[in-house]
Amino acid sequence: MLSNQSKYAIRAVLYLAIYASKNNKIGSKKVAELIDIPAPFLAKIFQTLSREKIISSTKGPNGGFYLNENELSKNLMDIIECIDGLESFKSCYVGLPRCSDENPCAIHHIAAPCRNVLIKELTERSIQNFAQDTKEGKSFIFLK
Amino acid sequence: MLSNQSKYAIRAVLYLAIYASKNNKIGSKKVAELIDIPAPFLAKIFQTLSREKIISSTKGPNGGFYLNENELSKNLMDIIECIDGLESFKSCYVGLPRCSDENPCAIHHIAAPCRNVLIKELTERSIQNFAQDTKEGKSFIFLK
DNA sequence: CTTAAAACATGATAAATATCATATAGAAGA
DNA sequence: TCTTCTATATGATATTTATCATGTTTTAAG
Repeated sequence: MLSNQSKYAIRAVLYLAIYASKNNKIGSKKVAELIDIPAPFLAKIFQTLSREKIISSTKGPNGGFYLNENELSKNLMDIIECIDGLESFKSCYVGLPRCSDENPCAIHHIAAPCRNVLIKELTERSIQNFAQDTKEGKSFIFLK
Repeated sequence: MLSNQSKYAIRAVLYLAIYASKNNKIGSKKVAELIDIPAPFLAKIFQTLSREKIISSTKGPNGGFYLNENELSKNLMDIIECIDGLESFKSCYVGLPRCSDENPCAIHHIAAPCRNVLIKELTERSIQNFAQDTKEGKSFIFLK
């Protein structure tokens, strides 16, 4: 459902949301190391997110990535949409083209409600909100 | 979450459950054509399922695939497990290794319940059960 | 017993995804 | 202004997944 890119993106952005700020920018290499994902891959992901204004960046010494107030108020679906697009997230579980409430696949009435809950939560809660949970130790974006 | 193989497998097996029987075996090419998926790919998938006794097969003239009584009583998770293995289905949504109730990723408490519902339904209801829905026009495994 | 129709097994190719490497551009500090 | 640091852009490689092709085996029918 989610590509590795999106998965990495979510964890990395949450990391920024927690630890980075305008006066404490963090480089992609450091984030990659800390959450244990391939560094050059994350660099590319950050570039995509930066282009779409999901995260902020500045070049040069003490440069790096962070989230401004506006970006902190965005949500995780924005990240997914930016990286994978919505289509892949919403596409049918068993690959039926044009699967919908009217033309449901065999597991549509089971899977669709699940996904709708997921989409709702990922859309309504802000990045900051998720980051807060992690800050409070309620969830993790890396282990150890 | 599900590979194309599993997606195709589910739809193809449901097709067999509905239209094939011991005295009306259907070849993989025909099934592939009818549900509109690549024929050689389905042939391989059927071989895997056959090896694991999820479906039955006989060679030779009038040979083909079908499901016996026992196989009809299996469930869709058996198919997924046979093709993808359970791991990929149960693995963390954001790629956190060893994500669990104790070490939850940032969206674990949202995603896990959804997935559990899905697993429950896919495990408790039989293939025959799902096939019945399709037979009654409540769901589809191919369009038009 | 022969033939043909299918599954079965194996491996080759292609496409998509993930990963890595290099060169360029821009910003901050000396 | 110059140097250095870090993002940016682009392209190359590798890995995985999906797709295709070939030959072999089994079974039923004639």
